[in-house]
Amino acid sequence: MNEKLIAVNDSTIAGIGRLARYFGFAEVMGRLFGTLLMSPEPMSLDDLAAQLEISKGSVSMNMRALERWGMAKEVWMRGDRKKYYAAEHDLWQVIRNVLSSRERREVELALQVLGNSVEKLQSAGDELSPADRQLAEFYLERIADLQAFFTVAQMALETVLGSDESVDFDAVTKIEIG
Amino acid sequence: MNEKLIAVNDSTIAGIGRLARYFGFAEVMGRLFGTLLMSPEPMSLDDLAAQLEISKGSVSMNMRALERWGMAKEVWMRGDRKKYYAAEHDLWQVIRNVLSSRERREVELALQVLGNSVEKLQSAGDELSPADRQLAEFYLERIADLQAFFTVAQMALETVLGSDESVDFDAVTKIEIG
DNA sequence: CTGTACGTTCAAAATGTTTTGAACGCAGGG
DNA sequence: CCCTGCGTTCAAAACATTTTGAACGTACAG
Repeated sequence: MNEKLIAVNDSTIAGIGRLARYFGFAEVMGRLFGTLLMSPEPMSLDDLAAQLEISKGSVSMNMRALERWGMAKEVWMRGDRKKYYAAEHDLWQVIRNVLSSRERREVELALQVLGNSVEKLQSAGDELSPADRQLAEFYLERIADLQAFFTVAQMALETVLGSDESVDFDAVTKIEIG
Repeated sequence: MNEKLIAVNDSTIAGIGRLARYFGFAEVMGRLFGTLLMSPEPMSLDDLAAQLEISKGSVSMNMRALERWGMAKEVWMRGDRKKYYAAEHDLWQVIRNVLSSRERREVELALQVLGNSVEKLQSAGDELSPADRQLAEFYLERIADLQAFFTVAQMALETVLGSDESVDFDAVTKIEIG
C-alpha cells in the first residue's frame, strides 16, 4: 500500500483515538473505531489485533463495548466463522447514541440530586440557627444556578436527540439564561 | 453547622467533582471548585486542604490549574499573607473559558490534520496503483464526513463563545448536516 | 468423537495517574 | 539577620487503569 495512504490512515486513527479519550472513552476503543471507519471492508478480531498490534483479548472486550455504544456493528460473512465488525459510519448517529445513553443519564442524575438538595434545605428551615439559615439561603442561590445550567444542557441534549438524520438547531432557539 | 446543610454541601461538592472528571479534569479540581462555589467566603489553601482532607501540595497545584482555567480567582485579603481563592460563580463564564481555551484548540487541530490528509491524498493521485486510487477515494469520503462533523462543532462553539452574559442559541439556527 | 479455529474471560503484570510530604524558597516581622 | 509562616516543587509512594496471555468454552469440520 502507498506510503501516503498509510500516513493518512495512521493519523486519522490516531486522531480518533485522541478524540475518544477526550470524550471519556478508552483510547484503544477510539483506535478500533477509527480503524474500522477507515476500512472499506469489515474486519475480524484478528485483523484488528494485527493492525493495531494489541492483544486479541483487548480487541474482544473493546469491540463489545463499541457495539454496546452503537459505534460498531457485527457483520455476518457467510462461510466464515470469524466475527466481523464494521464501524457505524454515520457520525451523527454515533453522537446520538452516546448522548442518549450516557450524557442524558448524567444530566438527569445531576438534576435529581440538586432537587433533593433543595427539598432538604427547605425542610430544614425551622431547625436552623440564624447563621445556618443565612447559609441555607446562600446554598439555595448557588444550587439554583446549577439547576439553570443543567436545565439548559438538558434542553440542548433533547433537541439534538429529537432530530433525525440531521442535527437541527432550530428548536433550541431562544433558550435564555438568567 | 446543621447536619442537613453539611449533607447538601457534601453532595454538591461530590457532584461537581464527578462532573469535572466527566469533563476531563482531575476530580480533586472539581471538588476544590465545588468547595469554593459553596463557600460564602474566600478560602485559603489551608482551609481547602483541611475541608477536603488532602495535602497542601495538591491544593496548591490544583488551585493554580483552576486559576489558569479561569474557574477560580485569587482574592486579596488585607492584613493576611495567605492566599485566598474564590470560585468564578458565573457558570457560563466558566464554560466559555473552558470552551475557548481547550475545545476550540482541539477542534482546530482536528480540522487542520484532516485538511493535511486531504492534501496528501490529492497529491498522491498520480503515483497510485488503481487499487490504491480506489482506497484514496474511500478515504476522502470518510475524511469529508469527519470534516463536516468538526465544522459543525466549530460553528456551535464559536456561537456559544460569541455570546456574552447569556448563551444565545439564535445564531446557531439552521445548521444543516448532509 | 477428536482436533482445530475461533471468541471470551480474568488474574497478573505493565503502565499511567494522583497524592503525598519533605525540602526548599521567599517575604515579612522582630 | 535570623525566625516563622506561608506557597511551591517534585521524587517517591499509593493507587487506578489498561493490557496481556494462558486457560477455558464452544461450534464446527472431518
